[in-house]
Amino acid sequence: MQSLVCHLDMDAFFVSVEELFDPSLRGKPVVVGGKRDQRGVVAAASYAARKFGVHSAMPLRTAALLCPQAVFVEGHTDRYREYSKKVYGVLQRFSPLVEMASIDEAYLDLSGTERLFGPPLRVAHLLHEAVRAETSLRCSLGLSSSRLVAKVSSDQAKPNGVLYVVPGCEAAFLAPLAIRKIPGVGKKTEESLQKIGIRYVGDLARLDERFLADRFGKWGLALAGKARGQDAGGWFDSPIGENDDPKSISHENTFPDDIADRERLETALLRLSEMVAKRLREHHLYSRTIQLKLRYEDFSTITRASSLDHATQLDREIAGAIIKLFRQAWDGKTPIRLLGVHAGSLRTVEGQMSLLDEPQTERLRQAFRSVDHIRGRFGEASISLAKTLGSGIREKVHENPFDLPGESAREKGKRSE
DNA sequence: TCTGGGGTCCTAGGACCC
DNA sequence: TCTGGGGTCCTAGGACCC
Repeated sequence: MQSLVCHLDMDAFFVSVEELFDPSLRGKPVVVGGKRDQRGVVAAASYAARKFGVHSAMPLRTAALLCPQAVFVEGHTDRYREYSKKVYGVLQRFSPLVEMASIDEAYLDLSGTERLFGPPLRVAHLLHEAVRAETSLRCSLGLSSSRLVAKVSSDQAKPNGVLYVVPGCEAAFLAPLAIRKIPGVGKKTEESLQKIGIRYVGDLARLDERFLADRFGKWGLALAGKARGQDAGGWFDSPIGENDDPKSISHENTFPDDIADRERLETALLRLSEMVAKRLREHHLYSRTIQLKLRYEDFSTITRASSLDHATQLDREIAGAIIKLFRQAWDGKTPIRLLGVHAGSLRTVEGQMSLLDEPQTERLRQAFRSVDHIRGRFGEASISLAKTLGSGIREKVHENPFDLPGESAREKGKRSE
């Protein structure tokens, strides 16, 4: 069956939601992200503001210089989340395989829905209309055989458009586009590609794969696939609709002014630790690696991590690790611009073994790997050798417990055979 | 122009283990 | 019997996305 992927991207999402709540903003240059003289960047700009050169990720103060008449709003994250959920609700009626890739974009697997909704362009228009009717918001849709091409085509369809790239035409569709249009190609990759004369996706597609692999490693190989419209490697390769748990949870804060006061800094770290712990508990997750982030007045940034002997979701333990890292990392003088607390190596309540077992599970795995290794080297005739080693492992169970809790003696015996 | 906050994935070296 | 090669974890940093 021909696969059909749809990528939906809301048009000027934050700005459009703001306009729903305050219609007087319509048509005006609007900047969402903060006050005009604040430290911070533009989260979203209305089309009227974009005409002045304002775009997202631009410092707010720059935006204010380019477009002094713009209305600056701080934004309402709760409202954006609410509307994001509404959109998700609409999409679920079109396919069970929906994945929100961020607050304002989603992927749908529409493969095999033709009998239900008709040909690709018809589904797309039904979807587009349903989103508009139920949220009063506009979006753009891209459809294609791969996630990558669907995403690029929704971008080409903006604003308020629909674009279907017919199977077989993926590479031809991408060829005339600037390499920067490929998701994952940012400033740095663009620069290094331009150095070797690559400007358009077509240039990239013509290059030899081995050349790209040599020059850019694993990323180069993925790049070669992308240039041809394939979901080659990395995130794009995973199936749509696998709603997995977050891999990390973090909070950070840039101060209005740089701070060199230890007490104020440590208070801020305690607050951030509490926020992280709260979110861990909400997700029923435990973290084993706690990371501190420091950004100095000159914008240079360091991170310092520490792995605990067990996973936690407690404020006290996270804060303890963070304060320790902070006291080791900070000289007590250099003013600090930003502090961050990051929790990684997450695991679920259910998946978590009792605290002390995890590393030993890994050791057990290693022990059996080495048995397999010896077998591989000396052949199955070495079974007696393996047996000797196996009993050795069982002996070690007592001094340096290799065994798993709750594992029956029978299973243990079976494992060491 | 003076650079947010929340994420993901990748790389690379050293430690450790078998 | 000796030696080595390889896997995984940890940490730090960086590119990228919205």
